Amino acid sequence: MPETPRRPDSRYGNRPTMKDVAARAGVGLKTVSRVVNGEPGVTPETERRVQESIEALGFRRNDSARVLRKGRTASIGLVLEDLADPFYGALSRAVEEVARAHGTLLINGSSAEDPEREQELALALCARRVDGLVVIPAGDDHRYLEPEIKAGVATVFVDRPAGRIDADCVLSDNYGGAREGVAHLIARGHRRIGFIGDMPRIHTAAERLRGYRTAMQDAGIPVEDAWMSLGATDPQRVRHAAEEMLSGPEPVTAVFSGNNRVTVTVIRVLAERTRPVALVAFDDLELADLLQPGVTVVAQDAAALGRTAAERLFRQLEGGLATPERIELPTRLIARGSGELPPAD
Amino acid sequence: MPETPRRPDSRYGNRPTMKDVAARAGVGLKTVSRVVNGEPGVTPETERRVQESIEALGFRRNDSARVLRKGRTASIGLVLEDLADPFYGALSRAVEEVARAHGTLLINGSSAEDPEREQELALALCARRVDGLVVIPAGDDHRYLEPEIKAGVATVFVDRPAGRIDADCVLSDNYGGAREGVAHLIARGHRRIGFIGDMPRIHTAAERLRGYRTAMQDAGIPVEDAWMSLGATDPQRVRHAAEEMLSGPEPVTAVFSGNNRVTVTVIRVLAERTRPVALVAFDDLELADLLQPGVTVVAQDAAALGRTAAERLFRQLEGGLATPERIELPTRLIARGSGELPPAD
DNA sequence: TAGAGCCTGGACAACGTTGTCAGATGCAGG
DNA sequence: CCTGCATCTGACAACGTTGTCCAGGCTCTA
Repeated sequence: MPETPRRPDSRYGNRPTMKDVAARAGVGLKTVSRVVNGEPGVTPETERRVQESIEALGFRRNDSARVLRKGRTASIGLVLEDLADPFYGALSRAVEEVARAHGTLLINGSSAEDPEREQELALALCARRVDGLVVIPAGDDHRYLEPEIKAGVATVFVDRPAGRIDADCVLSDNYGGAREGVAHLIARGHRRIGFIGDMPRIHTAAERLRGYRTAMQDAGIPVEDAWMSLGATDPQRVRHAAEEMLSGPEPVTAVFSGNNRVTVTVIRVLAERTRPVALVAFDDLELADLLQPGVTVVAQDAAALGRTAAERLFRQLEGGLATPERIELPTRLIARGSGELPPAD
Repeated sequence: MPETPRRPDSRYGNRPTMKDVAARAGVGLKTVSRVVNGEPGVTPETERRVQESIEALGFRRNDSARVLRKGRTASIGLVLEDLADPFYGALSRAVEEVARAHGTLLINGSSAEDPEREQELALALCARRVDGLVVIPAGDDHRYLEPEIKAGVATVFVDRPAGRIDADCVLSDNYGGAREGVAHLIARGHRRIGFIGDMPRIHTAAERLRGYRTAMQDAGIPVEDAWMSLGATDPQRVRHAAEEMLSGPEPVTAVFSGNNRVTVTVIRVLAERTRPVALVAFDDLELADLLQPGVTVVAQDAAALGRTAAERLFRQLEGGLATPERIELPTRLIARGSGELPPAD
């Protein structure tokens, strides 16, 4: 009994393969591969025929197969919190540029600040065999990445450190920046200074809070609980917190805002008040200099964070790195007016 | 003479494969595949053994091989201009959410407004066999995508239409929005109205300019060349253009700004002047309502653009679409003060 | 206890590419 | 004309996965 011919499985809308190109050009499969990859050892005449055949068929090399064979994908992954946030947008773009310079594609995904989604994304990227991974952690336990790292996936954490594993990370000096910003307010004579930040389980938020506390302590000012708000950064909660600490018999005369999302809400609340309240904000904002008064900020350099992390990643891939390191980038205080207002008791 | 054993080619840092997992669990290869993919037909006991083996070895399925076999990558590509621009960040995020709902990964790349780079990126994504492509065009000739589309890559253009090919596209009503914005100024009594926009080779810029011209014409106001600036959107050029049209014996009393990059510079220039000048800007800005005066804008909905495009893409993939369509989303005029200033001659 | 039918598990080919290696061809020198 | 060498070319296996198909063991019924 003759073999029944197998029906081919579904293919990518029936795209031509090297085999098809070879058949049309009347050459061997490997010769096409050589032409496509610019390898030497092909007569100009043969090459011409192959090129013509490629054009005619609209052939495009299937990188999945290539990857399978070669073991390198020439792609890296970036897990961040939310691409719609300009801070992460700038960071992502910086990583992309470094990747591009290394002939590498960047795949990024948003975790939406959800640890589970972070893990899901990171592992999906590993399953696609990205060569490396830049992670802006949402969760605080990254042991799930251990097998991947051991298997050779270069990994760098940015903005927040890795949890429970030893890995490269690139951070801003959150503690130092916040401390400097609060000290700036104290130097202008403020004593009752509010702090509105994100949930302290987030490393950056915790560090900034620590900077606030230290600055206050350095100045010998006991901090009252009513001055601090630590929680989600949705407008409603922030608004409520701000209004709370601005009212009562002993309201704060200045506010330190823990991140850009908090800041936009705080600015709105302050704009509704008549009594001037000083403000220093962590993270810079577009147009911050054009508000009345201009917003004094502790700026971090998102692009530098991304660039540094990506460069470190490629150094890992080139095999030139010994032990994980923690790199901290400085922040910069930019005085624009809001942070220089005197206390108005 | 005995066969010399082949040395294995380089592999991904020697990751375990299904074969390894099968060997350790004492089962067949296909059984592991079944467990990994949750296919039926495996005894609980066998499944347990396999799971244990997977854990122990730190196995992760190789999606490249899977893709090769299955023909679908469960990923789509997004070619945009610059992720660091909040407008595109929001758009990208919206596309990502739709993709995620379809179990699909999003790969995005920045063209930096360079047509060649756009093409390079789009084709690189096709080589990775993305199932679909969302493109925010930088160039104006997309015939290079024809073979891909014919081969089954679903394609949707956003923000700007495709050039020289027939394809789905999702746009904002740039013409109508600009026209409405300029008419808004005319209704407040302005006649000398400046327009500062991007290079007219960019579709959105051309359409907005057309809206400006139409609104002026509708009001019977002849437009003078000195009122229009069409070119790159770097701060220096924009600043120069703005200062130019604000000085001289017959300066403009209002400015229509063609996009968000232009707007930030125009605001700066206006803030330096004492004579109030009205402003309506295309694209919304964070904090635009907190400036003095608040900035009146013609807002487009980046998220809606992205969402609509992505949904259309998946409809294409499900095969439910007949002919390419051009979808236009409305813009929204938001009056905040700057656009309601009367002319100050 | 035999036969039918179901369930589980495994052997094998195929996806499209690249690395290896050996065969074919051409040319110069003896 | 043959040999040796360099240059081109193609056959073949392998990458890790999944689809197909069949074998073997089990239960159930007559």
